[in-house]
Amino acid sequence: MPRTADHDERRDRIARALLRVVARKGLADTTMVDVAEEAGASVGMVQRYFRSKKDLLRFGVEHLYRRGAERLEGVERRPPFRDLLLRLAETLLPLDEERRTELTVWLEFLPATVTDPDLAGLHRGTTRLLVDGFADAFTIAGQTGAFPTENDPTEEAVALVSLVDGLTIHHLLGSDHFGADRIRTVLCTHIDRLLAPAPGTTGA
Amino acid sequence: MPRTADHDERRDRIARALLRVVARKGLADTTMVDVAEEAGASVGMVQRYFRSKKDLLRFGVEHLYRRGAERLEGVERRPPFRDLLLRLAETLLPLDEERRTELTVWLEFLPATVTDPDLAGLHRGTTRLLVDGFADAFTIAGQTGAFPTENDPTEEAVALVSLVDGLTIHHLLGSDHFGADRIRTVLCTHIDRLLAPAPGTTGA
DNA sequence: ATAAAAATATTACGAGCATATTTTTATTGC
DNA sequence: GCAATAAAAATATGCTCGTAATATTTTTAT
Repeated sequence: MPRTADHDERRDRIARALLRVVARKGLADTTMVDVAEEAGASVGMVQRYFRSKKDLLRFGVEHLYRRGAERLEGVERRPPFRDLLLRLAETLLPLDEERRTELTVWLEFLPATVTDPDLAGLHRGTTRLLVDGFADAFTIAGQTGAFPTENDPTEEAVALVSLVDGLTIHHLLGSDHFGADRIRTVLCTHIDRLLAPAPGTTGA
Repeated sequence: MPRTADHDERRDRIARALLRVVARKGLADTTMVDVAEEAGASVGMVQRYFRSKKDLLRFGVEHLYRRGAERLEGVERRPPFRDLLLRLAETLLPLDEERRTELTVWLEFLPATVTDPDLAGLHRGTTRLLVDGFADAFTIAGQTGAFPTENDPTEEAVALVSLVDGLTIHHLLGSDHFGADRIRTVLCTHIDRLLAPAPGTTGA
């Protein structure tokens, strides 16, 4: 009988190698040979696990989103709501080397997401989950008074996600004014403002 | 003397053709032949005006940022400040076909901006101008009471630009919850909130 | 021990592309 | 009208990369 290998482990190893190469060289300059070398494997082996380059890329993106979801799930669900919200949102920012790498790769894949229907679906699904997740959290927080009822949960979720992603992109591109401290402060201010009751409203 | 051609006009024609092709097929699938065909020219002619593909791409990006700047300059400078700010910010959103095309191309170029130093410089310079422009506007508005003095002008500018770009990207990627109406509303809410004095502050 | 089958490695091919080179065409001064 | 020369088009070249085809190694059941 034939020999056996841990397929899932191999696929993951290759996917992680892909992400490292893309983070280093950019998606446009990433070749199958690069990925194979980075994974310490041959091109043939990469081909064995991924029928085509497109397959490999799709799996890589899935891996990426999975990692993001894991990180979000790992956040402590401890009140007060304001701090919890801040922890969740900060999780999405490139504030350490690992997230920086992953989000750089995410940025590399964004344009492909416009063209490729599979990637588009993946992106939309993930974004939807994220926005709905925040919106649900806002709705629940509204019942305990931690979120002003005059605000629309979905709108606020859209705003928060957009702000975070905008900050992320500019930070990654190295724009002036978008240093790590600054983007944290901006996020903080935004959250405090959206949780504060509107001026003309009584706090009770 | 030999025959002569309007070089600037030609360069612009080619650049515009490039942007149309990139918007349609994506940067990764855009070839010199594509651009030449779109411009109604031969590859040789494109080569005459742009020594290499990289040159062409850089010029295209410059063209892009120039168009954005022109649009901003074309905005009516009429008070009240809140409406002016809204008009300026909306100018950056992909709310019609032309801006949609241009911003799609901008998105296509974002990853290249990470790698290519020239493009990075261009991006940083433009972003800096934009953020400083908004910050200056906030500072001036602060003197007339239209902008709460307890807010930091630069921070607010960073937040506004990030929010706009985040909304733009998600809208272009066709995410649910990021329709045209929604992103306008979200922008509106953000502006109203940042211009409103903080709860614990007297309006005077 | 060995045969069979699976996993992995190597090599080869061909498409597509940017760019260099050559050829043709058009225009202007004399 | 005829060189002279710039502009544009056509063609040629060489390289990179994805993929397919082939070869080699490794494992295990008999």
